[in-house]
This record gives sequence, C-alpha cells and structure tokens, in this order.
Amino acid sequence: MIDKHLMKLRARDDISAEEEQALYDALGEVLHYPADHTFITAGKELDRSTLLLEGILCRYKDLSDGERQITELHVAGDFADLHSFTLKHLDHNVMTLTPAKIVQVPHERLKRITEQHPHLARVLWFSTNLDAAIHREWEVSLGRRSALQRAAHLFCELQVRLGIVGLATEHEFALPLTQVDLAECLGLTSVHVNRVLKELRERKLVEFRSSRVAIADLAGLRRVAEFDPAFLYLDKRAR
Amino acid sequence: MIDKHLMKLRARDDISAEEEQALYDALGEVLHYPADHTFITAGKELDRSTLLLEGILCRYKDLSDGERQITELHVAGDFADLHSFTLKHLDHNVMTLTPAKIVQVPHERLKRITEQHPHLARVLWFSTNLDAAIHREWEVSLGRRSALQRAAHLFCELQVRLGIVGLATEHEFALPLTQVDLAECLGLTSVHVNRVLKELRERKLVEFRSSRVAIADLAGLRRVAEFDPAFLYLDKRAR
DNA sequence: CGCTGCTTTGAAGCCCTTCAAACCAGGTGG
DNA sequence: CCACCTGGTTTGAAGGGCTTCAAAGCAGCG
Repeated sequence: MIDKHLMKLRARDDISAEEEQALYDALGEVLHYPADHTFITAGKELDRSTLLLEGILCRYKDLSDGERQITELHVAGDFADLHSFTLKHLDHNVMTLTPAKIVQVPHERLKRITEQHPHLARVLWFSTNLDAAIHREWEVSLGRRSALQRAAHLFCELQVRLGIVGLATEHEFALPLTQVDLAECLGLTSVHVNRVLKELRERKLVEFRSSRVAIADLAGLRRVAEFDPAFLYLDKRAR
Repeated sequence: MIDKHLMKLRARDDISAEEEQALYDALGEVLHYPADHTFITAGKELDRSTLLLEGILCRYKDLSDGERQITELHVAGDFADLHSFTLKHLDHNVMTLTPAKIVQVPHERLKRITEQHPHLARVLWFSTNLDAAIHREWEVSLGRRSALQRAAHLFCELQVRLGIVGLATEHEFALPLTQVDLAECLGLTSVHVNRVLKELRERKLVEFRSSRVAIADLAGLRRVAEFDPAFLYLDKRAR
C-alpha cells in the first residue's frame, strides 16, 4: 500500500525490512476524499498525519482579500503533514486538488518510532527537511524568477518528484490541475498563467492541456527554468 | 552559553535539566566570524551544525544573473543549519550579515541525542519544522503581499523572534542590515525597498535607520502586514 | 579630505494585473 | 438530441507597481 512512499524514502537512504514493517505497523485508517476538499485546517489540533497514496494535495494559506498562496504540492508517496507530529497544529490548510486516497498515521505510533527506531525517525525527519528545501526553492521562484521561469521550474520539479514514484517519464505526466491552481502556486494571476503556458507551448518546451504535461524538450525547459534538481536530495546516503 | 537557544526551545516545550545537559555536552568549538562571510556552501558535505550565539545570519541562493534570494534570517539562539544533520549537505549557502559568534555541534553528537533522548530529538525536529513554517510565511509574502506589506511583515516577524530571546521590545530592536540585504529577503530591488521604508516612516508605523528598527505603532504595523504570529508556534506544549 | 559603501531621489519603461468578454468542453435535463 | 449551464480557458485593452538606469547625497573612516 505504501510502496510509493517506500520508493521515495529508498531513493534517499536504505530502509531495512524491519523498518518497513515498523512503517506498516504505524498505518491507520484509509480514506478517500473528493477533489477540492480541505481536510486539515490551520490551528486545529492534530493527532495523526496523512500519507498520500493517490492524487494531488496542496498546502495553502488564505489572505484577507480572498487571495490564496499554495506553499507546496504533494504527490503520491508524500506525507502531507508529517510536520504536524512535532508542530501539533499547522499554520496552513491542506486540501485535495484531485480525488485522493490517503492513509492516516497516528502520532502515537510515530512517537513509538522515535523511541524504538532512531534511524527511521531520522529518515522521517529528513523527509520534513526535504519539504523545507522545496519551500526554499519556491521562495527563490516567487522572489526572483520571471513568470515564465516559475512555471517552467514547477513543471521540472514535478517531473522529477513524480518520476521517483513511477508517475512520470522524461516526456510526460498526468497533472489534473487548473490554471487557477497553478496561479496560486506561482504567485500569479490565472490570466497571466494562461499567457505563460501559451509561450511555453509556442517555444516548443512543454504543453499543458487536458490534465497532462507533455514535455517537448526537457533539456530546454530546464535551461529556461535554470532548474537544478540538487534541492530534491536524490543522492542516496545514510541519514 | 546557549541560554538564548534554551529560551527559544522553552518558549515551545519543557526542557529538563538532563536534556539541557545533553545539549551542553553536544557543543563543540566556538568561533567568531566577520560580517559578510559565507561559511557554508551549497553541496558541500557537512559533519556539524551551527548554533548562532550572537549576530545575524542568512540562508541564501544565488541565481545565474547575479541576483540573490535570502530564504531565511537567523537570530541569536537559532540553529542555522540543524537540517544539515539529516540532509548531509545543503541546497543553499549560509553567511553572516553581521559579525557573529557561533558554536559548532558535531552531527555525531546529535545522532547520540536521537538515540538516547527521543524527546529532545523531537524538540530539535520541531525546530527545523519551525524554520519550514517561516519559509511558508515568506512564500506567502513573496507570492501575494505588496512590497509595503512584505517589509512590514518582516519587521513584525523579527520583533517577535528577537523578543523571545530578549533582544527586542515592543518598541525597538537592533537590526544591522543594509537595504540591499532587506531587498534580497523581500524579493525586491533595493531602490524600491528604500521607497517602501520611506512610506512606512511617513505613515508613522516603523522607522528603519542606523541599524535599528524603531516601531512607532506595532498594532498599526501588524494591521498593515496582516501579521499573525501563529506561524511561529509560540504555544508551549509537549512535542 | 577624498574614498567607499550605503541611501535617496527622479524619470522612463516593462511585466504583470485588472477588467471585461468571448470561447469551449463536458454534463444535465427537457 | 440539442439547449442550456457551468467551470475552465483564451484573448484584448488599459493601468499600475515595481524595475531599470542614472546620478546625487551622505556618513564613516583612513
């Protein structure tokens, strides 16, 4: 059931059979959520974390004028809110962008992992630090990259992250988001996202339509985005 | 020596005398760095973390055109790169913005903490998750807030964070940064930062000059920034 | 007293937003 | 089976917030 999560972890470190079992033992209830469903609200006390099995989630914050900023996208195999284990409540909301299948992991069982499996605990710690690395890369995009580069960079990031769990090739992947969703990731208006997507299409770099990303020229796309996958920590080593 | 770090941790959870001792036992060499000194470079293997005792540090990424984005500021009491414990190398650089006094903490000794002090390990994990929360708030600023709001929000954040370690009052705190430094935090040009600071001054909200922030109207400043300190997790509870 | 780094100000321009409306595909119901 | 509705996409025109370029002002210091 958590094969994609294991793929993600094992791309970064060795996970023993015993540790794999400890993870399985930590699993709780499996749930199916519809699209556009906010299932974690900022400030609310949490006693379990959410491991995404299928679909796409996002973390987001709302502003007073109705604007929204998505701070991270989550794909299958990601813990959406592992950080709630130490934070106890979150500073942001989490919602589904597509229909999603998730499995809950009670914090009580995560606590046991920190007590009985220090290495696995460090790997989980690593994985929250990986989320922070993604945040940092988004800060760079939002602060310093042009609209075209931001969009290109996001597609590059998703191609790698989905590739790790077998959901993307060099040429394409499914991405059932709207242009509004993308705009909320990129700090742009959906109108401008539309124009940027048009330019990426005309430059024969990438095509985003009918819920798919078709990459015409991955090298060119990465060049435009100045994409360096180092921030995704794909080197496998002891954590 | 690490009293400010303990103040920071104890604002979020209880730290026992035994845990405090474990932290002291983990300390290594104390170093003094000059201002504008990059002492951690992206990609370089690390075997120790850096606890800031005095001064201001920043994490930053450089872009090909010479632009720079600062992704977080660090104040006394912060671990600047505790996340390198699980990441092993970083995706960003770390530099001093002022002269700084730091103490190194070998990863080997942090590993021992994860094995012998699970609760303290969770508190340290929490503290890297707090950095991620700050990243998210910056994403919101960079993606959705106006230049004026971004600057106001940063001052509010620093007032709280410095206040926790006794380095800020409701009315003022030392901040020996240049307008160029601020611009690199805020995703703006230094020219525009200058205009924004002028407006904050004219609106009688906050004055930034000669290395100090003088807050004329904290409530008004927070209103302009739409500042909510919840993302700093100041509620004390078991982690 | 002149250098250096930082701050301040002005003028022009551009990237992205705003506002508005048309277009399009998929699903529903008469 | 088409008319209609709805959510999403596309395009145009005008405007604004921030950048760019340029230069002057200013404080600290050797």
